[in-house]
Order: sequence, then C-alpha cells, then structure tokens
Amino acid sequence: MPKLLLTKRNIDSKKHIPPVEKGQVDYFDTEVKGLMLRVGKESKTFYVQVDVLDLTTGKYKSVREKIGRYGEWTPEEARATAPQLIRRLRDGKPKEDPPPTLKAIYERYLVDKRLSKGTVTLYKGYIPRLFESWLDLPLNLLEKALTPEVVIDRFQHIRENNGPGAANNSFKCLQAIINYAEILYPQFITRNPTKVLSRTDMWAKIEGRDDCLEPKQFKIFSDALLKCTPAHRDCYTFALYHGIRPAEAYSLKWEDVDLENDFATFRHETERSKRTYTVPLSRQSKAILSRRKAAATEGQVHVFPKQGPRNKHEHLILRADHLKGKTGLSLTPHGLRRSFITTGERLRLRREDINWLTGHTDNTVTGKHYAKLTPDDLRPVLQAICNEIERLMLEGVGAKVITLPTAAQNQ
DNA sequence: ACTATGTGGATCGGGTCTAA
DNA sequence: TTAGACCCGATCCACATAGT
Repeated sequence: MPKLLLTKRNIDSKKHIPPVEKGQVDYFDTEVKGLMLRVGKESKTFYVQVDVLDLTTGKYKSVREKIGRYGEWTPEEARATAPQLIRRLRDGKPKEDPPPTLKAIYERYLVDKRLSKGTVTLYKGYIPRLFESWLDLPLNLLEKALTPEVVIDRFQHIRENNGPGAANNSFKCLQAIINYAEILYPQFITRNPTKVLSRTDMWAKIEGRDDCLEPKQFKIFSDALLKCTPAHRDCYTFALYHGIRPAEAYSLKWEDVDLENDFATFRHETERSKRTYTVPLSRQSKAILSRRKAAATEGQVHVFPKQGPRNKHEHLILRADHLKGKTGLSLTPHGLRRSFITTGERLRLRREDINWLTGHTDNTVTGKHYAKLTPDDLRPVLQAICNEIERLMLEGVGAKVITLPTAAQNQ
C-alpha cells in the first residue's frame, strides 16, 4: 500500500496519485498513522483505518471509518479530525450519528428547555422567519458557513429591515440555540459563530422606557380613569397601588387573594426569570378587591374579568394605547410600576423594601436577609406608599406632606 | 446570556348611537 | 325599524423592554 504525505499539493499531483481506472487505491498518510485517502475513479475520500483487538476472538481486525470527501474536507481538517476518530475506533465505540441540522437543534431546544409559552412563541416568531436559509446547515459546517462577515451582514440586514429590537432578539435566540448545540455536540461545533456580535460590540443599544407619573399627573390619571369601565379603572389603580407588573395585575385570580388576612399572590409559570411572590394588601388595594368581589359573578375566576364580548382570556387586558388614550398622558401600564417605585423613593423608603414588594429578586447580601421577611413585615411600607399615591390622586401636588415611614406605620 | 413580558399598529366584530 | 357609522375592548403579529 502506497504511503504519501497527504497535502493538497501531493493529492492534486498526477505524479503522486495517478488516475484510477478501476477499483480503488488507498494512500496512507506519512504523518498521521491511520489516516488515509481512498482514491477511486470519481472521488478521493479521507478515511481512518486502525487494527483493533477483538476481545471475543483475541485477534486483531481492521476497522475503517469515513471522514469525508476530499474537496469538502481539506487535508488539514482531515488530519485534525483523524486522531479522535482513531481513538474512538480503538475504544470500540460505535459510529456516531451524522451531525444534526441547525433546524433539528432548534426544535430540540424548544422541547428540552421547557420554556414558558411566551418564549416559545418568541423563538418560533424569529428563527424560521429570519434564519430560514441557515436552518438546513449541519452543525459541523456551521462554523465554516457562518463567518463573521456572514453573521454581521445578516444582523445588519435584520436591523435595517425589522428594527434593532428584532435584530437583538432574533440573534440572542439563535445564540442560545447554538450554545445548546455546543453542549450537546462538542464533536461537531466548538465555537458559536454569533459570538462575533459580542466581540465586536455590535448589539443594538436600546434605551429603557422611563414613562412615569409626575406628582401632578396622579390626579389627571385618576380623573381620567372615570372614562374607563369600573373593572379597568380598578385594575389600573390596583397595579399602581402595588407597583406590580401589568400581567400580574390583570391575570390575578380570586384563589390567590386572601381577603381575610389581606394578602395577594402573584404567580409565575416557570419561575426562571420571575418568581411567584406574596404581598400584603393596603387599605386602598383591599378596598379595590372588596369592590371587585362584590361585583363578581358566581364562579368568576379572575379578579378583573374580561370586558368585551369576544375575548380569548377570561380576564381583561391592560394596554398602553388604551391608557394613553384615556389619560392623554404618555404613560404605559409598566409606567405605573415605575410610578409606585418612584413614590417609594420620594418617601425615602428602603430600596430593598420596594424591591421586595414589587417582586424584584435581590441577590445582594442585604437582599438575602430579606428572604426571611414575611408580607406582614412589609405592610407598613406598602401602606405608606399607597397613602402617598392616594393623596396625590385626590389632592394633587399642593400642600405636600412628607410622610415619614415611621409615621406611616401608625396608620 | 438568556427568559419573559410589554408595546404598538392593524384589524376584527359586537354593541350602541344616529338618522331617515 | 333598520342600515350604517363609529366606538371600544380585544386579537394577532412584529418589534421593544424588563428582569434574573
């Protein structure tokens, strides 16, 4: 059997490898033991071949495995891949499955990770639509196909055509999927091509919103809510009195409200990015819930029931355009949460307390201590904020009374 | 480095007001 | 009495932010 240093130059040379008319000729590499090029009439293909001791017979036998065709694989790549293949053959391990496609990983990711419904929708909304042409790539070719230039090009294309948020989101989803592929198939992919966006600092910078009720706007807000349905009005106000996230407000169920002991629990499906938490009720928020209870029909599950006739959900929905339309303010439902937090800060209340009440997780050392607190411990703090919000809604900014937390505790 | 939810535009379709 | 305007709460989708 011929031996030959398997380099591009040698492989292409007719002198070293004469054309084959019939059958095949194997050329073993002079450098890597076990690496060989099988030359046929039509193609040249890299293989590894080793002798392995068969434990059942006590004899050696030759086993061979295909690396890939010359042309798709360079000699350097074949030489780099050969040692691990040889090692596996010597260990008697079975041949691995062919590399899955990006699409297969994407589908597996959605199943394996047990994401929330919303996140699955997010992935499904971006990946097939914006990366369709990449989905059929097998994992082992991903690094090769998705060069920095290709990645950056697509990123910029999406940013121009779909917006900066869509560009960030879609590529972060893709990045997560490929990271998962790296974990599952380190033999096929070792570097995430999307990382180039971090390394070149290309992610689109998106400013956070900051809409928030000014002190003088509380009254405008409150008065404008009279134009809403009572349920909407109560839901907006409840959200403001607790500083909770909009969905926590409108999806609240009666089973998570304790009107005897004055608690409410805001639940989260997966708890991976938001935790379920229980807060005390204030005098004001309890009044809202009691009013809702009185208005509730038999068997009504949600505190704030749907208002229109053709709703998918049994609860109503808070919408920014709705809120803006009614109040004339540039205010989103999430802005009510910022308004609550800001009110607490104006009262010079502790940031940790406010975090606790609004379901922010606090990983600081001080924050850990707060894990031991019960909703009752935070009741006076919530009451102080609610009193100030109520005062602003009723009286406006005039005759501002500074309510100190200590004074508030007596209420 | 993610995961989850919020926002906004277009649009739907039932309710209600209005005018003939 | 009824057609049509139009109002309004919601939906759906695509994109933007919030939060761990």
